[in-house]
Amino acid sequence: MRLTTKGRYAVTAMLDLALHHDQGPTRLAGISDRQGISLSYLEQLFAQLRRQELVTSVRGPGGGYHLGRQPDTISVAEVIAAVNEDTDTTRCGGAGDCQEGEICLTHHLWMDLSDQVRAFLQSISLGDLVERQDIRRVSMQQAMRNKPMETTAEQIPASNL
Amino acid sequence: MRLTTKGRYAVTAMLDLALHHDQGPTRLAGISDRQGISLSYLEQLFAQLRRQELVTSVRGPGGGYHLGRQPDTISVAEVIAAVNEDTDTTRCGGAGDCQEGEICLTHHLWMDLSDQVRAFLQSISLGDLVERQDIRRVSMQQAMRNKPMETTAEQIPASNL
DNA sequence: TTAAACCTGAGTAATTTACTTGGTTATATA
DNA sequence: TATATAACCAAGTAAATTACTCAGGTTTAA
Repeated sequence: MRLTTKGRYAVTAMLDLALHHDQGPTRLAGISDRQGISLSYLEQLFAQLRRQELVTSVRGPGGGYHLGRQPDTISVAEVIAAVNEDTDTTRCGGAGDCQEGEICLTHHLWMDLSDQVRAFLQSISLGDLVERQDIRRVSMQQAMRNKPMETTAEQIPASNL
Repeated sequence: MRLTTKGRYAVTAMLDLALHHDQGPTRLAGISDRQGISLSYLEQLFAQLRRQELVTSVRGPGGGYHLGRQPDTISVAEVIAAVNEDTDTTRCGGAGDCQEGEICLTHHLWMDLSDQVRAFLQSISLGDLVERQDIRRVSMQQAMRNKPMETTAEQIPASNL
């Protein structure tokens, strides 16, 4: 479990999706505007998220992304794992550097520590984050910054955003 | 709180130090041999650890490094923080990208999450790790791999574990 | 006095991150 | 059917980070 800004980008984007979960598909362009992440970078991240079935996509006009499951069943750990794809920088990936029977202080210790961090992050869902007051407040301010009126996918088409 | 292999190197090295805590100063060359980390890289890591007073050094022949404090008062979080030196890759370090009053969903969320991870890692000390059976066993095997006889600074030389 | 250790700084290859450019494919609406 | 819109895809790239190497120091104890 690596914790870097890449994972933060993914969690932020997924949180944006969760905040608009009851509305229609969410466009990457919208996430890009609201969260300040480049569109093409988002596309790359969402390719990975889609592979892990954390999101589903709708192509064409009015399309975008949906969460693959309910917000409270998607953990922060899953999202981070989806984009980090464990490059396993251990120097003993099974039977590497260490002599004799795969002995390696480093490996076991770190796997164990990061497993515990993972367990912790697994206990936090996107649903939990959406409930938080501070996040709701920031999300509302973000909505204000754009056009005061928002549109959904179903019936209102005149989206001149 | 970033979790990468760099931090793992630092924790591993500090753990090696903790395992030899009752013996004399521990040489970096010894850590390099046992843990498979390049000597010069260790020197760089230890320069940072020393700056944070997590270790003290003894120069000259027979010299090496000591833990700066007792093993059970040094947390894993401290060690990682010492070498990662928070490069703050946030795009709104105070009042950056976000419009109006420093609003930023990303920043607050991530700081909060990583604070909780930090709190978790802060609850684990080097002393805790040293107590673990699996780590003691690996450490003993590492000692076997080198010369069967080790020497310490003070008096007890014949500790072939 | 000399060797063992720490210390410093510069350089560097490999990797990752964060992004750009330039497309294609699918689909809703006019 | 044309067109706009959005997801999808691939390749390249600049900047940063990681994990080193190298080449010299300085300090201190045997």
